[in-house]
Amino acid sequence: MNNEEKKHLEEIRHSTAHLLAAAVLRMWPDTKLTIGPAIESGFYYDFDFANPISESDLPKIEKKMRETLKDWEKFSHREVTEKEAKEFYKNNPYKQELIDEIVAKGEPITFYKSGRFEDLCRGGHAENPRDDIGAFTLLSLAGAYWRGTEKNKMLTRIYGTAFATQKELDEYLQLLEEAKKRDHKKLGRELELFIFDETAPGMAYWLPNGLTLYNTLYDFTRRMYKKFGYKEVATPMLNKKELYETSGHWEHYRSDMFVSPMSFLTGESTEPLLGHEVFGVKPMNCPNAMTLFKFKTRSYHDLPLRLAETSSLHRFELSGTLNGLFRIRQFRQDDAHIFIYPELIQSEFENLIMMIEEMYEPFGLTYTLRFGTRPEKALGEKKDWDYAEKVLREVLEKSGKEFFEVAGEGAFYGPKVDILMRDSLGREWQTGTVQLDLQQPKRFHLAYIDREGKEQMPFVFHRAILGSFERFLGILTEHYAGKFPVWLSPVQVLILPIADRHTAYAKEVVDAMEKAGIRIVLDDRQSTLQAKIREATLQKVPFMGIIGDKEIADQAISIRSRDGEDLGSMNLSRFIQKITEDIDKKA
RNA sequence: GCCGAAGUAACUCAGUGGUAGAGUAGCUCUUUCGUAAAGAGCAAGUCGUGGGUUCAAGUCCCACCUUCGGCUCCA
Repeated sequence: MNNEEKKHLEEIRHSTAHLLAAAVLRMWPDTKLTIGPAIESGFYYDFDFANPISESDLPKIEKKMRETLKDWEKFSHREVTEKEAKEFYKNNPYKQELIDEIVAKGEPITFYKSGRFEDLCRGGHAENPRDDIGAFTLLSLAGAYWRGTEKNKMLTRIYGTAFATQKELDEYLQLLEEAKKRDHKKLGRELELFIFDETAPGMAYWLPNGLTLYNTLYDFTRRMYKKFGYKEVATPMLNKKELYETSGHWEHYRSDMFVSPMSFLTGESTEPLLGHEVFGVKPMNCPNAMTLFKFKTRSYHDLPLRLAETSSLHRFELSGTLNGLFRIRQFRQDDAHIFIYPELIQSEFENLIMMIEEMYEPFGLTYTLRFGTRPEKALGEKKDWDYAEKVLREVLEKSGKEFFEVAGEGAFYGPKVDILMRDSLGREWQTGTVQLDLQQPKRFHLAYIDREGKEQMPFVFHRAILGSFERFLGILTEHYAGKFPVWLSPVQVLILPIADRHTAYAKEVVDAMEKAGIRIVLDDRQSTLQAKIREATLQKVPFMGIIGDKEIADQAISIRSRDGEDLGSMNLSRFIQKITEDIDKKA
């Protein structure tokens, strides 16, 4: 789609949002209108309804929209004064607020009208809505805070989408259906990777297949640790609150933590009791990493010191934000802390960019980098920030990687670079992150001895490349639609003997392949070959090895892929060689 | 947390006030089979939990739990 078409589509959608508002107003005249923009996949409009509506009202609204559209030949607009505008919206505090903002910015106030419906608007509509809006539909109902702030009133948001033609709309809806089939929560159950249960909201139970995936990914990161000079450590999960007071988490992050006074045992109170120790389950590894750094006197010879840690972390995420493996309360990260002196920022960050490249390459995933700089509430000296930001920006630019900079989106302790990825529905999730911390070392009084024998404070890179294994596996599951490449597949080969007399040889094959380190399973249940093939295909096992009279006579196996491809008869050692090569090159 | 939707057998779902159902999976038996579903039978549910209304509740009402879609792409 070129820019011209993109603009036209946006105009169609923006116009349809107006149409939605017009229909709603005709059905419920005392509804207060707020805003209704075009968005990437359609449009929405936020309303303050006098009486709540429900999803079952959407078809009725849609019908009213179609009726209304008949009178919408074109859009006209006029500029009005602040007074006129405020008079027009005299009972609508939301529009009043918007008008105030427009006035404050010194921009003209414009009203756009089509049919009998007029709305405060900046413009950008289809010229002939009746003809241009080819096809539209309402999709869902949701709550949304006015201006996205929890303290404000919750409005009712109606989502919809529109296209120039019915065909495009149908295609889009088809795409949504397809995306649902890739949903990692659905595949997670079907492929027996993981489940969720009421006993532990927001925490996954990993099943054998899923844990195999998890551990395979972990093994992969461990090989990378080795290659890039990391040492792996493990630190306590439950720490006294004093640790978090030092790190600042007790003040800034406590509401996101699982905290346990002794009432952990009695269940009597969630407030700390006098005379009892108070503990918090760690939401991140940093405070423990800082503690670990201090266990002995460090020299500049020790830096960069790269300590990796994969312990379980717990964060008390708001219940409404939980989402399968994407937002979860218990997870592990390929986390590490790298202790450096300032001169090492550049080389270490270059190192990290290389590591990101190397770790994402095998998956063929596309990601974007977001560079967040000094936020308003930042701790520390501006000159340290400026220096750190400059070095990071230069490395990013030199790397040739695409990135976008968001001013003020850094962590409060330092600038950061996040890796963003999309799920099958196009929603964006952060996976990896690299954060340069200029503050924690200070809070923990970290020091190393420099060349002159003087104590100096180190800087720290906090970083996770894949991010949480949970979220990354969710992304991978949707990316591959469950058809994991051989090296990741929980079961790489399924051996299918045709009749009972073939199982003895089948077992020999399984033994030999197991010795070669291949994840292989024998399906010797009493069932037809067709049924076994069907099941293995649905389980998305990469290779099926069929064994019957012919194979025994030839001392071979017949290989069929999960895509139904017949790879012919192969002798055992050749097949082992082929699959080992696949695994090695991460196919 | 807030708004909306959903929760019925292990899974996917039907069931709008009057005896809890289907398909798949499971178990038993029969079948020993050549590239996406062999056949028969059996078993399986405090209808998310707790209250309430009613002669009678999966179904109506209230509270809670869990899950899903949303909660600044900004006139």
